Amino acid sequence: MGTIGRPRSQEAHDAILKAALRLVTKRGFRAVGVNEIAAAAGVGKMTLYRHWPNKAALVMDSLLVLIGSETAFPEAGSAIESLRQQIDLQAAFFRSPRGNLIRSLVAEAQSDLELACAFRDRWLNPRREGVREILRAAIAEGSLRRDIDIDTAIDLLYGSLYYRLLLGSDTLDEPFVDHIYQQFLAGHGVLYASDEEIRP
Amino acid sequence: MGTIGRPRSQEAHDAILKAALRLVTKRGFRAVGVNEIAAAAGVGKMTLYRHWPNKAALVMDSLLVLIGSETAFPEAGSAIESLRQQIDLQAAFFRSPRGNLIRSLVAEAQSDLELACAFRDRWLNPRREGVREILRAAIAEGSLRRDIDIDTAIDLLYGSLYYRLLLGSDTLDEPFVDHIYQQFLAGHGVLYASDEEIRP
DNA sequence: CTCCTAACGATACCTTCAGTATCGTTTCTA
DNA sequence: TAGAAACGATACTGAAGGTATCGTTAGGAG
Repeated sequence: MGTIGRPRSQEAHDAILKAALRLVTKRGFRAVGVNEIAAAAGVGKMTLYRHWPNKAALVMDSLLVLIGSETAFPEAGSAIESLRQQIDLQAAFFRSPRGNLIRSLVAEAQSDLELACAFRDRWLNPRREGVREILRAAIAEGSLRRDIDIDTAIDLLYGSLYYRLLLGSDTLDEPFVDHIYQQFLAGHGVLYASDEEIRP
Repeated sequence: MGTIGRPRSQEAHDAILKAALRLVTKRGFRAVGVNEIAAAAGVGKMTLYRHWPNKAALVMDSLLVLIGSETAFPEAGSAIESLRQQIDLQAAFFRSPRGNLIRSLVAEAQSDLELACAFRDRWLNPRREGVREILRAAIAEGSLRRDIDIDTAIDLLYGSLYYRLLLGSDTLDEPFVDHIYQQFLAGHGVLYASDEEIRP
């Protein structure tokens, strides 16, 4: 007893995702209407709403499906070097047009609890978990102090990146990334900080 | 040659500001309608639009006029101690119901260029200027390195606070604030860091 | 091969909400 | 005291997210 009736069109599904990603990335979540997305995908509006419950879920999905792998974690000689490259990657990602998509979703999530949960569970936390592993490896290889609070450390690392993405007039350029990294090492690296006074 | 016609009602002006602040703080920018604000203020909707060009400008004004002074800079024995207290104050402000107002405005600013400029020019930058002065004083008193980039340092300090306000599942509690402060001192304080390697 | 069912595109519609237009009334100033 | 502008009230406009419904189409089950 398989499925009954006409199967859903994968072509329509993909076309909607691609149109949503392209339009929202270029012009922002609020500036793009669902009619426009459906039209750009060459699809009826009802088809869109058969595949996703609302606009926010669609755009969230377009982020995950189409560019979820763009922030893959680099392999480097050492864990601490992987961390450095990961920060660079994240900054480059925010500088790219994809940054507008993240800005849009974070903004929308402030008044959409469901989207907020989805963004945290499906985007933020998986990437934080990747960073956690890098940090654990960096601790294991002796590059970082053993007593750091990993989640708080991640907040420090990525907080300033998101701050500049959402509120900054300045750019997320290389000197800034370098400053973040050096500052992080100063506080958490074994070569820079003493073993007391960070966590009294 | 003074003004002609009936003067504007200061009572109406204040009542609208207070109603907007109260409602948006409690339920968020998007969840509160202009009609509701006007009704709560005991005022016609047109009066509201005679005093402000749009909803965003009104709410931005309510932030500045009614709670613009709540983040006043503390006086402490030393500049570095003032800095510490200022971070505490900012975190407490974000934890309070006022935090919802900031979240709403930052979110709305992502799709409203005019609001984004107003928020930067009238809220963010004045407060950053206050922090700049504290940092300069801390440098002068010998608590911080002389070669730090003050604006980048501010981004690091406040970035993680805004990150937890907008995206965090965790709270902006005292241990987190302490961590931020200690981490900042580790990177920028003269007692913690050596004089090279931060800015190669 | 044929039928049944659900998806399809199209389109009209509903609801909500920010912002506008208008009206008779009120309040201050010249 | 007369005029000009703000006032409260209310009807309206336009845009946008989401729904309802139409006839049509594709494909699996029998």
